[in-house]
Formats: sequence, structure tokens, C-alpha cells
Amino acid sequence: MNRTYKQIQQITLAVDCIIFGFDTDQLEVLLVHRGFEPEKERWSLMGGFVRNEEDLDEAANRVLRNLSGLNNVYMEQVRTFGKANRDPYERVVSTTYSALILKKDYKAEFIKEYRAEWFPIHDLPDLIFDHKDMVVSALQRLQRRVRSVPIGFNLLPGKFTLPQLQKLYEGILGEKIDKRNFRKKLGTMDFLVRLDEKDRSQSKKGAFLYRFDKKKYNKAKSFSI
Amino acid sequence: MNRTYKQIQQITLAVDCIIFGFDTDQLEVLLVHRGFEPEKERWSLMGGFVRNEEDLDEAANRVLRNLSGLNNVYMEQVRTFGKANRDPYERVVSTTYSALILKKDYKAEFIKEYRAEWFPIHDLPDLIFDHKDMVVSALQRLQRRVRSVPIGFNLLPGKFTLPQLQKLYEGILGEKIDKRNFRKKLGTMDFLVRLDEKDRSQSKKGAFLYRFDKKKYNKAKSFSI
DNA sequence: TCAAAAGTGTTTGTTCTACACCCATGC
DNA sequence: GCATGGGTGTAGAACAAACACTTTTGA
Repeated sequence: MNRTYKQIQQITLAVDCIIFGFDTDQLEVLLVHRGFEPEKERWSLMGGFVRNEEDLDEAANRVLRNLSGLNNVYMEQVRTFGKANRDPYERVVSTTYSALILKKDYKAEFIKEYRAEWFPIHDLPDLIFDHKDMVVSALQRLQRRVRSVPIGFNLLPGKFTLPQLQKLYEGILGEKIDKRNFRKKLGTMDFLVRLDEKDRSQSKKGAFLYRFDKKKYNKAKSFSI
Repeated sequence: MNRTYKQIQQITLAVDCIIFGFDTDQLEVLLVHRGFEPEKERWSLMGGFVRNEEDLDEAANRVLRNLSGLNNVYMEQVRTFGKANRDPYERVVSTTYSALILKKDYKAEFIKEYRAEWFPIHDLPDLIFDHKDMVVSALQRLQRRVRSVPIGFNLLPGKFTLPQLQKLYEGILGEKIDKRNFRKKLGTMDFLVRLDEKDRSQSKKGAFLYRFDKKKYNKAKSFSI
């Protein structure tokens, strides 16, 4: 090891965010239309360079905050993309983070300012560099994680119905789920508390609203779908 | 994004390798005793800086090769450690890779040259920086992966016995496994082929040798322990 | 009264767990 | 002949998968 190696190494470190949202029955990703060179007018993930004094995690949070106005968002590192020529213009190594946000928290003003747009996960436009691979690996990770950790709730409002929750899981996993079996599993989870309230926007009968009780979950910390 | 950001950013990118080996009944990690400042005389993972023209994966392979003489080793990226002050001497972001090697392939000459040493996974010396966290996260990942992908075989010779294999899994997972249940599962895997040969080094009766048939595995690609 | 979505149990098959004895051999 | 590790099967419990009808209500 060589303390002056920095003088030799010419690699820039960046973060890219795969921002997931959910819209009634589809999982979506927020992409930005680049208004600058290189690759102007193509689509990309939201990204940015890491600052000298900030943690890598902080960099990802800053990028997300600056480009979306959102703070305190559920986020986790996915993996680092480091092919020498992944960016043909300069040597950039990028660590990806996946974020789960409540779509309606994302303000229209940012849509305009950054020319951002939501795309269904299975209907993405052409993306720059290896950003498609990044989305794919983030999705795969999400599909694995969402079965064993209750992170999916970050994509729903604080109060949600079981039909909504089921559609969310179907959207993430990309497969139909049996309603009765799904509810049977949820029935064993006491951190899912039913409210005395119904949402009648989807049906005349109305579906009971539930909320995720974090404190109760933290006692047992067991989750599996 | 700013193409000249590299002039501002002063972050060095490194890789660190968590090298796992297995010795009859314990999972072990190869560590190096640092003969240089900073943190001279303490223990650390094998690491190195990424070169300008090499892929991140290549960097990890180079580090492993240079410091161990081993090539074509099973390796996968674990995660990237990027706390601003994780290395108190300079700003270094490090991507970790975990490697599974056959311990007896690791030559004594390198042990001497690099003052490297094998340590049982649950009896590590004090490590520099966040290297302990790196080992922990690599172990956790290994414990998850080893159940669903047949990567454990990389820690055993080409021919191995079932008692050996069971001890390997017990060593990695840190728990006892029922012999009959373990063998029942293996019995369903036709890519595990029994040879007409026994290893008598552990018992008088001798245990049948098996080998992992990669081609057969690639047909079905299903594995679960 | 009917259309549309919400809600509810049972059966069957599969997988997981616990558990104890005989076998082959070298000494 | 005995000590050592290798090898084998079964029964009960838990879990997963398949499947169809009733309820509520607004239009």
C-alpha cells in the first residue's frame, strides 16, 4: 500500500439510485432525461459523484434528496459496478443504491425540473451505460429482500388495504399470488393491525385499512411471504 | 455531472479480499500481518488499490493472485465500505470480495513472504479499520449463498467424502446438521456422483468419495440445503 | 337486481424434523 | 472382540398449494 497512490489513480467514484415506486398494480422506476452531455437526451438513473468528506451512504441520500426533494427514504446499497469501460467518457466506478418511495410524495415540480419520469419496471426506455444492468440487479435484490423483510410497506401509504398489499407483492415479484394463501400468512403477523376504517375507493363494499406497526414488528422480527 | 470532477474528488478506491478456507472442521480466514505503516504489525485483509485501466473484479483477482499465487479462484463481490473516516489516514472507499479457496493450494512460501496466517472465523485477532465488519458481512453472505448455490465445493478438493461435506456446512453455518437429513437432501442431487473409491484416512471402514459434476448441475441448476 | 371487489376454510401433497441402530475395518 | 467412524429409514409436524363460494353495496 502506498499513501500517495491517489496521485496515480484516476478513478471517480459515483453513486446511482434506483428509485422504486408503486402505482396501483405496477412497480415503477424513476428515470431522468439527461439535459446535458454526454449522452444528452437519453435516459439514466439519478446519480452523482461522491464528495470528499461524505460517507458513501450519505452521497446516495444527498443525490436522492437533491433530485427528488425526498428525505428519510428507505435505501440500501445494492452493488458496485466497476468495469473499466462502463462509462466510455471517463473512468467512473459507481455504487448503486435502491430506494423505495411513496410515489405521491414525489413532487411534480421535480418531474419538470429534472425531466424525470416514472417507467414500469418491465417497460423501460433505452438507458445509458450499464444502467439497465443496475436496474436489473436492484430488482433482483428487491425481489429477494421483500420476501423476508417487511420493506415493501415503504411503497404504500401508512394506511393500506390487503388487496393493495397483494397487488404490490404481485407487482414486485412479477407473479400472481393466491389471495387466500396470502391472507393466511398475513394473518399470522400481529404487527399488521387492522383499523376500524375502510377504503371505498376501489369497491362499493370497501376494504379494511391496515397499518404496519413497526414497534410490534421489532419484537419478533420475523417476516416471510 | 461534471467531467472534471476528478480534479475535486480525492477519494481512492481499493479492494479487500476475504479469503475463506476450510480445515477439517473449521471455517478460516486468511489474514496478513502488516509489515508497513500505517497500522504496522496489526492484522488486516489482503487489499490493494484499483488501477486506472482494470475492472474492479480484475483488481480483486490481481490482489488475490499477487498475494497468494492463486488464480482462477471462486470470488464474488460482497459490498462496498464507504464511511468517510473508515481509514483515518486517507479517504479510501473499499469494495470487498469474498474468495473460496482450497487451503492446501495456498503455498507456505506466501505465508512467509506476506506474514499471512489462517484464523478460525470465530477466533480472529484485532483487525485494522473496519475489516472486522467486512469479514462479518462476507460471512453472512456466504452463509446465505451456500444454502442455495453449490459454491461450498470450492473449499474442498475435487474428491471429497460426505462426512467432509457435512463438516464443511456445519463449519460455515455454525450449527450441527442431522446426518440422515443432510444425506437425504444430497441424495436427490444427481450432480453429486459417488466414485468407486474410498477415503480411509478418517476411519477404518472408509468413506466413499464423491465429486461435484458441474455439467450435470448446469442442466437443472437447483440446489438447496 | 346485478356487477364488482372483499372476504373466508379445507384438503392434499410436500418438506422438515427428530430420532437409533447396524456395518466394515484395523488394531 | 472392540472401538471408530460410515451408512441407512420412518413417523409426525409444519408448511405450501390448490381451489369456489358468499358478502356488501352503489348504481
